Amino acid sequence: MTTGAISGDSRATRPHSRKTSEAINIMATERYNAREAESRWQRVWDENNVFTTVNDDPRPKYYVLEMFPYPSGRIHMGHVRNYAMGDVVARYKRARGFNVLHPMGWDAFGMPAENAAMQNKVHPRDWTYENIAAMRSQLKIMGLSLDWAREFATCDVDYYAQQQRLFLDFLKAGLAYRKNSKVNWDPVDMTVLANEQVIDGRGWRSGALVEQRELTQWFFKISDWSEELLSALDTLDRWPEKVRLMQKNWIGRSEGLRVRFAFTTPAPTGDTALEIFTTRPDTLFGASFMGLSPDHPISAKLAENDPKIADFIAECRKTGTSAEAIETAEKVGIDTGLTVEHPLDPSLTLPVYIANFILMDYGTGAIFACPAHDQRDLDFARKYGLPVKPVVLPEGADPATFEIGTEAFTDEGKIFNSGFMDGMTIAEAKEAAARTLEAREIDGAPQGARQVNYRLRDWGISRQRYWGCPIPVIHCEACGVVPVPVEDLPVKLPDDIDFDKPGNPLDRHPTWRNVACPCCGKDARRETDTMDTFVDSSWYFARFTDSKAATPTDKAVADAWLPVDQYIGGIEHAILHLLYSRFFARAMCATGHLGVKEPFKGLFTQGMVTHETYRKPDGAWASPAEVRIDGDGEARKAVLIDGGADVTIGSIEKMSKSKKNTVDPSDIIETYGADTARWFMLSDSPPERDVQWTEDGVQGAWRFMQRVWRLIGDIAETVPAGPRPEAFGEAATTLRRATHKICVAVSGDFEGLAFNRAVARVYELVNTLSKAHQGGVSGADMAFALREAADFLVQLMAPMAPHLAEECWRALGHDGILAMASWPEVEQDLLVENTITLPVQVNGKKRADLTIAREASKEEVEAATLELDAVVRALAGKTARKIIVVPQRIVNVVV
RNA sequence: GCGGACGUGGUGGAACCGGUAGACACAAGGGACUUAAAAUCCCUCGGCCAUGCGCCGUGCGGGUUCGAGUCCCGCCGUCCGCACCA
Repeated sequence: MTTGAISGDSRATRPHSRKTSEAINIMATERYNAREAESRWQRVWDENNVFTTVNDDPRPKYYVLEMFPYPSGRIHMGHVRNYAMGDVVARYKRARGFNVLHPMGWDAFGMPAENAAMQNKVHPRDWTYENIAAMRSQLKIMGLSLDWAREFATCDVDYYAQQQRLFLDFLKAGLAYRKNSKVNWDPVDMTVLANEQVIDGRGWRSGALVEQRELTQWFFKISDWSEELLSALDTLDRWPEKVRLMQKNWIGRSEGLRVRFAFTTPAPTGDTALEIFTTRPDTLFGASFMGLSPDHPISAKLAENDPKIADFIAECRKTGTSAEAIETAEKVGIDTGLTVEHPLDPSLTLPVYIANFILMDYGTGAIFACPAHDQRDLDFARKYGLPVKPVVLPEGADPATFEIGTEAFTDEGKIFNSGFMDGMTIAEAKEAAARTLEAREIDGAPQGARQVNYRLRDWGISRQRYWGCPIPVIHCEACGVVPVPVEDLPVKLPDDIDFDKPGNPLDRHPTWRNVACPCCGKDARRETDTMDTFVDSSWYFARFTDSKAATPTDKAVADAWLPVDQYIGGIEHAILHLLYSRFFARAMCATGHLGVKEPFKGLFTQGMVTHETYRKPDGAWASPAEVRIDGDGEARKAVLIDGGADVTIGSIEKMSKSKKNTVDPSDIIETYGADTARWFMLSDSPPERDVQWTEDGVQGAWRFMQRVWRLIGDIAETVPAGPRPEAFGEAATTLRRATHKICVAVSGDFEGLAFNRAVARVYELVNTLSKAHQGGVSGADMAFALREAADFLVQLMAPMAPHLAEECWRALGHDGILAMASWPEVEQDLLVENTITLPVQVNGKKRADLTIAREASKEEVEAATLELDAVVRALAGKTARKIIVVPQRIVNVVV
């Protein structure tokens, strides 16, 4: 889950604006000292083990998890936002009586550690654990309600040892296997590159031309669950529709037909028929030629004796794999001289081409081409002068004159020019073609067979790198691939490695790879590939349920906790991480480690944190910490604090190191406190959308913290605490109604993760409460109502601003720890009022308000409506044609 | 190219099932307090006509409905995902 690693390097440069430094001065003289209070409460929580979760607690469970971070060394604002959200859920659910599991760990394997090793001569392990220590302390000052006792890093031997066990079980179950696969190979760094590390055909680091190489690699058989992973998406109703759709497209199910075309010339491989896959058997009569992938076995065989074909195939391999290259690549091919017979019209013979646009790893690597109804085939046919015969007629077109120009016709229509299928719809023709070909045989096998194809391919997990989980197998010349016996686990990474030379340090280690074969005892060698880091993050959520278990999971414990009730993280993991985790849960079920197939019941993807960008006169990026903003509106401009040079204010972008538009959470927390940072990250913007970090916004949040502190202090001082009075006057009841209603609203907002709305409701409560308090305390009933509102306010804020809330809770005279208190109880009676105010419309335009008894009948409402001055005026003597009364909502008078 | 989401004041955004558009906040303007500034408190804040019983207004154009930001059709724009998947 290694993305967005931003390690702010502006630690020492403060303050970030003039306004901020003034704020510090004020804070020192005001009463609420966030820094002091926050560390004090964090200590109290710690000493009382408030957030330590016990597995056999009898209360109902709630598992809330945020995607664990890559230990880049510094937390960034994205983390603050992500973890603030998760913490609200955790604290809210805890108050609601759940046994909450809220753990944290580290996605600690991966390339940056190796890069650091190469650049700075530090050991990847030391670099990683130092980063973890730094980030842990940063997270701790955020005051997150985490159970740190369950913490682990994926690079802990204890964790990856269990992962190796899982691998061995997968291997035994046939879920892990080896096959040849093409990789992007960087010949200078001697390493395999991911697609996104190949830029314009060159390695991102070395700049060397990337080669396609065939390597034997390890795969997980995710394709076993293609259908299951697809259909189970329907059960994930607490996932964003968008993510489900992205996964659906990624799995890419398509229904079609395998059809065998008999060769009329001898094939070099000895095959009697060419097998293709098609989703459009209805267009078979429009077939014009056959296409083979350059990687098709027949292509390869032909190339052995035909240099032209060999050249063509080599040329195809050179074209890049980037999206750009594919889009602009022209469709080219070469005639093989082979021909096949049309399966439905024996009089027709079709030429076989090798074409650059046909993929070997989809379907059979061969197609029949119907240029009239497929754009790619049409482009190819026009280039090579091949026939274009339309067989689907658009509605209303004349079969005699209908022709295809430069655009293939791919919409609905009626089949024609197609013998027995003429007049059918596309669906009918597909069915007819399938039936006919299923019934025919070539060489004792059916000529056609229905088949479901998936785009999803098996998951290649081999990485030729050091800093990852070693794949626990041994290669023996006599015995082949031998799994490491479980009792020999873990296969530990060697510590004595060097990064002076390119390539995988494991591969050139003098002794590590030498081992005796567990079967025959002869000299053998270890597998030197390590696992993709996505493997590490595919089951960490299960490990958290018992992070010390001697097996990958304690199945009973894992089954009791899983699925994760609420998972929160970035949309960038919508496909791979989440799909791999879903696969892993199923694979772990199949191997007896788990009984829960879907790991994440609720998923929430939060938006990014953005910031303005700044450019210095020389075009270089400037960080917010280096810039001072002067003026407002049109006159708003930025200058460099150091030297006063003008700075260009640029667009608002995702915070990133490269554009230097980052704000370091530690700086913010040091200046304003964790509560302010958390509060700001939760307010205003809906959590799924991007939020813009602004100085004004933080200061608004900070002022609000102060305002609450003052208000609570005033109330604690001036409003006497007392027992609940027998009766409440009107003013007290009004305040209480508002208080309890807001409590209901905020609870609902938390349930729906609508933190921005919860914040707005809290503002409302503060406004209401301070107005009521300014009105003076007129009696015991009002005193009670004010105290009650103050208590509610503090409790409603607590999940978002927990330290301030504890401090206020104490100020209000409560002894216990608020983080352990239960959620305020709503009095249902206060939620319903005796009179309601209905908006009154005349012809759909609002003209008046009608205040009337809640139980008033439709007739009473109608009568009262017609008596309203505004309605009488609007009617101007006419009679109402119709009165629509929507109970409890609105009245509309139609004239 | 295919698929999807979104479009509301100066700004971030509210508006639950079709029922008072602009909650709440930020920015701005005015006032109080102050020697002064900051902080704090109060007021104004979609547009227009000018003072009311007003008109217009949720990207644009149509439609359904007593009633549309919300539903339907067609455009325009922005963002995201996939991308030669036969």
